[in-house]
Amino acid sequence: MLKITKKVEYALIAVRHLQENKDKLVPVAEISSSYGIPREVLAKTLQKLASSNVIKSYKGPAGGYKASDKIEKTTLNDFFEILEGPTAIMDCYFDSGCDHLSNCNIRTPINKINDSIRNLFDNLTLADISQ
Amino acid sequence: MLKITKKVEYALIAVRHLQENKDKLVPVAEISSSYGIPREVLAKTLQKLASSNVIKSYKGPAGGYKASDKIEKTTLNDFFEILEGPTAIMDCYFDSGCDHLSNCNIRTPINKINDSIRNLFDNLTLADISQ
DNA sequence: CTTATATACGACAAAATTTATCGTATATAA
DNA sequence: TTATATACGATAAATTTTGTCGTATATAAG
Repeated sequence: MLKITKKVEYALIAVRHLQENKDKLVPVAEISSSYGIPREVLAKTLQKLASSNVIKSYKGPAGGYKASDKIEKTTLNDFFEILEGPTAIMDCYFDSGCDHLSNCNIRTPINKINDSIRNLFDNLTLADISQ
Repeated sequence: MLKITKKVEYALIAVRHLQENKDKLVPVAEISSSYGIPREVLAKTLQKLASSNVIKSYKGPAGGYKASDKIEKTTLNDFFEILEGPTAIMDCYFDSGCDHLSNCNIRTPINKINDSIRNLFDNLTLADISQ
């Protein structure tokens, strides 16, 4: 439990690789082959980061991705939510429906834990964790 | 991602129920029927908590579980690890093996994120999240 | 000393989620 | 016009989580 997904792992790898290669456009194939990541999975992951402007994409021959200016200031919360949707230790934190109907005795604990984690991730940027 | 498991959810429910019923021994069946939790799943979960002395068990007719003195001071980290093993956003944080062989560029980020989460959970007790 | 009730625990099955693959479309530099 | 790169939806494979089943052990009560 509380594991990050491969998608997030791959995204972190890609982000670091782009940060280390700011001088050029990096195609997906370069990253996927360098780190042994399935090409299509990585491609979709980078597409999400691109549509959120964490990275920038360029099509065509000699195209690829590069880090955007925004990347350093992106919080872990934003990063995770771009890739995976809302960060919540249980679905009921966001979804309206509660599985336990009227008999839920853990609303307070769940909210406390979740708020703590969100607070943590709101105050950590991609730059913070790279140093 | 970063979801807690049903096991942990059920354990939180059970702990709260035991805390609200400190005057008696509570059998698994009472909790499983009250909250609609599969009996066997809950039973195994409570067995783990009992063998770690977070709760106490009593066999036989009129037996059941009750909260131990230890319960209030138990940290979320301990609680989660009793139920799920080491808290780590990636297996490589604890396991020796790294999937990326020599080509891992996210060791620092992974460790930073993991340390932050562990620090958070080491400083939150079951009592803290109940209020 | 027998019976009913409760925890203890391992093996396995079902369900859900995550991960990977495949096919097709679109953009663009050469 | 062609080769190379991103964009994106559908579906299959793999893994993990969740739930079930069977059996053993302890013990209070009659």
